Amino acid sequence: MPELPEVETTRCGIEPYLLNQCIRRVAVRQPSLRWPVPQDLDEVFAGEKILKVSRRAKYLLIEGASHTLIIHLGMSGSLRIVLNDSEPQKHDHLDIVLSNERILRFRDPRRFGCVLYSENSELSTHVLLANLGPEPLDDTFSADYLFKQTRKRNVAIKNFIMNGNFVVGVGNIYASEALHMAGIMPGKAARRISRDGCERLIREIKTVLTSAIEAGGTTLKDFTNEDGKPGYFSQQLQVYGRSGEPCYRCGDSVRSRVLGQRSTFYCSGCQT
DNA sequence: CAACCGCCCTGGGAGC
DNA sequence: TGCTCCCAGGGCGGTT
Repeated sequence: MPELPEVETTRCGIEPYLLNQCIRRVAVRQPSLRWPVPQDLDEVFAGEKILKVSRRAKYLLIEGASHTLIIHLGMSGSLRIVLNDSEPQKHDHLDIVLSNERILRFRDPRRFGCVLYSENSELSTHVLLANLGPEPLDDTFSADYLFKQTRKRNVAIKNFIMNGNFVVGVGNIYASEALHMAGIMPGKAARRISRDGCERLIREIKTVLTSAIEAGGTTLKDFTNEDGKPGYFSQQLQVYGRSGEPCYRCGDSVRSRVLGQRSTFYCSGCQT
């Protein structure tokens, strides 16, 4: 499932094929995604030149002169660059046909993703983007910020760091991983995290995301593979999905519980 | 306002 | 082997 590192890696992978290309047309085969694909997508984007490929949270932003495409990969989405005569497969829902004989192809079996757009002038106030918290790798996402924001919050710290209003891009996998590395129990009330705990958690969130992005840069380099899987890199996961197996650090059995309707993994030997 | 829960969807693994 | 069942996930929107 694409988390922030995969989205960032995707952005880097597709950017060279998109920049300064014109969009010839947009072909929608399956408009029923997380939200309906706008019917006028082709009308709006045909002829638009791509000036920038950026990311905000887990949204990919493909920016033209007047409009910006907003793409979210959901949990099973992927983007790849294919030659313009390649046949779409079952879950290839949308094509952005480029002027360089290539297609940016959106695939998403579970259709939790979305493809929307905004006028450039309204992008920052778009309903999906307006209320997002800081990027996790920004300096504004600091121990100071986390400490202040959590003081009156009774919610479990894991749920807190997964709440996009406070910080974006920390998904279920990396939330468990970062909390394990920081030695903090996922169910601990956010307000109970010490100043020192905030320091550690901030550091580990940044570390786990950064190293995953770096890993993605080396293992997820082929975005022009037509039939292969998107090839999301396998993580060196410490606790996620390892229920019952020994903790690499202390040897205790990794445990799991449901928190905020999400499976959560932790080690009670090294997390308090 | 904070917290919580339902919902959208389908591939794939588990269980029978 | 083949069927059915149920889980996984992000994030919005409604309810408590």
